[in-house]
Amino acid sequence: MSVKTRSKESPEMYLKSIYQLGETDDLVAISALAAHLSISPVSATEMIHRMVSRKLVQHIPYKGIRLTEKGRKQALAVIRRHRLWERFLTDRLGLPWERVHDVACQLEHAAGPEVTEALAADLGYPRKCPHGNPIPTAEGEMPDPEGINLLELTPGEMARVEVIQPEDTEILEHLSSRGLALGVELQVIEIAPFDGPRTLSIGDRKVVIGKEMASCITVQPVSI
Amino acid sequence: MSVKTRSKESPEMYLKSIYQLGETDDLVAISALAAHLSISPVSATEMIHRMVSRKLVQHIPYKGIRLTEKGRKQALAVIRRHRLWERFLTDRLGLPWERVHDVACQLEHAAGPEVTEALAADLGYPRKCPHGNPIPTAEGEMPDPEGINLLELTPGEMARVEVIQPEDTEILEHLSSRGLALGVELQVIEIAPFDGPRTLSIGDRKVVIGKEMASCITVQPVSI
DNA sequence: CCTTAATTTAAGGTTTACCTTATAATAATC
DNA sequence: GATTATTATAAGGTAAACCTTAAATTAAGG
Ligand SMILES: [Mn+2]
Ligand SMILES: [Mn+2]
Ligand SMILES: [Mn+2]
Ligand SMILES: [Mn+2]
Repeated sequence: MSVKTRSKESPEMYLKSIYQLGETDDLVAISALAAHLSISPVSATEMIHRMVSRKLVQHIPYKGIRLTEKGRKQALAVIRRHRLWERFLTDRLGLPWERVHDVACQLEHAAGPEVTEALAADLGYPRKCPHGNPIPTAEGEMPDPEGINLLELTPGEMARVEVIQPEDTEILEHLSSRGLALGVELQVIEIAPFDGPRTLSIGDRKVVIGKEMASCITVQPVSI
Repeated sequence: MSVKTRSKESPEMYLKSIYQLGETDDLVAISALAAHLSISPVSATEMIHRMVSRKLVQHIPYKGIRLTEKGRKQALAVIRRHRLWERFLTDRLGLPWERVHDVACQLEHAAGPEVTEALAADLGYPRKCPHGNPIPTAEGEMPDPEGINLLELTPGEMARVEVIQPEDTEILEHLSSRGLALGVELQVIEIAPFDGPRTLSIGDRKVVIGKEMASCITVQPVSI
């Protein structure tokens, strides 16, 4: 048998976080990483040292960290597994898209390339996760995301929902309960003064969502 | 996010081992458990203490251990998940039955009841794993295994393969390469003197397998 | 009943991944 | 250039799972 549990889970979660934070800024502050992972900066620094010695990240003291090519490849592999499992959970098992993230966050650490690619094949090589995020290719390429933030729309404009971002069950269920989901077409009816809550028209329904919630949604404008 | 990795993996592997060893003997010796898990008896004892405090096992010093009702339920849940994931890997992803065990041994620790039951439903509530072992029910019942060991057959008898037991890739690939698989019909042609190797007829092929390998196979006799 | 073998406990170690509370070093700003 | 805020390191701790070696305890057989 053999138990010998030295789980790859934590380092893989660090890789994912660093990748995601690195999409906006080239160098990621360890404090930002620590906040993102809800751990203390000291603990994060400790782990970064371990990951530096494994050549997964590069650390420029007082500046920040950045994934090495090896780290980037591994991060993308984890993200690929995560999003493929999400698709599996929604497409094959019929679980709600608002709730698959946490399970996928466990499964993503459990299977190697053989299983991952068999899964991808079975799912028909999907290109996006159930929240609209692109699935990295087996070769380690991350497709460019498309669309603009809902906040950028002006009253009267119509758009289709492309991505619903922070994959937090609470937020997703809130949005889902208001009729927001991938592919839904909406129109901005009104923006309250001082960049306030948006009133949207979805189907025959009018919903009001705050600025915070609106910023979670990426859309593709459509002509009227 | 939150990493906070306190994986349930090790305790769950202990539960599975204790359950399996407990099928033959009521009380399981910690030394037997340690050997089964390839860990030292001292480490096993330590873990048993933790599991006793969690009311998963009962320990009768110098006699052995036994699962509590709570422990038995959890063990069966893990075994159910394991065997369902095995079915998924073979039936849905087309992976060879000789090689799905190790992956399932990772996946079994990753998903809760919601996913497990959705998976069971998707697979059509299978009753056996790809190696012929019964899948415990969601209610925590273990179906009785059927069949007799291949060693008990006498020359001339015909039988159908029902279970192939120690789920070790090496062994399974060895047997598979010799044409042995679930559902295969065979006839015992000859047993070498002193309870030696068996010569079997499988289809139009004659194969010789040692006593050790033969003992891995459970069969259902069929009339000629 | 006594010796032997199995079992348990004690003691001390390791690694990973977390924690807190300092203190030191550097970067950025006034 | 001195002050302030951020970042890093040092020091000491915890908990889970593993390890080894050695001593104590108990069960079982002769
Ligand atoms: Mn994860
Ligand atoms: Mn997603
Ligand atoms: Mn396992
Ligand atoms: Mn099996």
